[in-house]
Amino acid sequence: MSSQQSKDEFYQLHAHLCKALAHPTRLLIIDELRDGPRSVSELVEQLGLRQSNLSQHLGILRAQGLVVARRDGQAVYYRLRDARVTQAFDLLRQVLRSVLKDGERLAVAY
Amino acid sequence: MSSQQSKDEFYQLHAHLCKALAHPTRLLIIDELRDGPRSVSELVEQLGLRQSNLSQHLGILRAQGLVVARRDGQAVYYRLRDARVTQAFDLLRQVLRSVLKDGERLAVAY
DNA sequence: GCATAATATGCAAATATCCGAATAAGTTTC
DNA sequence: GAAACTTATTCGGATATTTGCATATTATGC
Repeated sequence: MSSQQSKDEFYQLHAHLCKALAHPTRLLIIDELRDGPRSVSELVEQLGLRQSNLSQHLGILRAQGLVVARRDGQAVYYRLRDARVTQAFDLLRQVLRSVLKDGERLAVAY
Repeated sequence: MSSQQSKDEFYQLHAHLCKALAHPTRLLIIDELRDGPRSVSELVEQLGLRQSNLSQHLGILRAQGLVVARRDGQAVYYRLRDARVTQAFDLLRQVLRSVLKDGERLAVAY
């Protein structure tokens, strides 16, 4: 009974999680947060992004539970919520290197 | 010199890889292929999709090197290319369960 | 309270993605 | 080689994402 309905829903959520990872800027953010929490302004400086753009990307990561925000004074510090995210990140990076090595031409577009 | 240019490019490729995973149907396909290679028509039947739609999704997975196609007679069999993809898949699934358990309300939209 | 600093959000335009329908392309059988 | 079968591609419209700008929100210091 839990079957089709909630199964599809779970794939949907899983896809949303992947979607949150599917942007170069958000991958950069995650990579930056590996070394520890960062405030928004630190990230702005280190990544060289517009504040509003960064904030929107952080919002997406937050909405999917990938990062956690903690307010400290006027700064908001973000950290990774779950180490498994970076594990998955690294696995996919390995896959990517392997695919590139095999000389398969990846479509950069689409 | 290799630095910024190719570094950004790599994040771009990584994002493309994630994007290929960021759709419920494609996650379903990957999950189905865990149990071994499947022909397109088998997948059509098992997943209940339009043939053209499935073929498009398979094309995206193929373009990113996530699956490999092998022709056998008139059928084309697809298989997963790298076990690490399913490892990453499973890690993210664990993260998702953990996030859900923590009662954070995930935005289904966006 | 008011000015300042740090983050977040709303909006609109440009771009990308998704799907079904129609059609093309490759394989087998006769 | 024509018919049947399996898979891939093209096209157009609907939907979703990304971005910068302007503006709100929240916290601090005076």
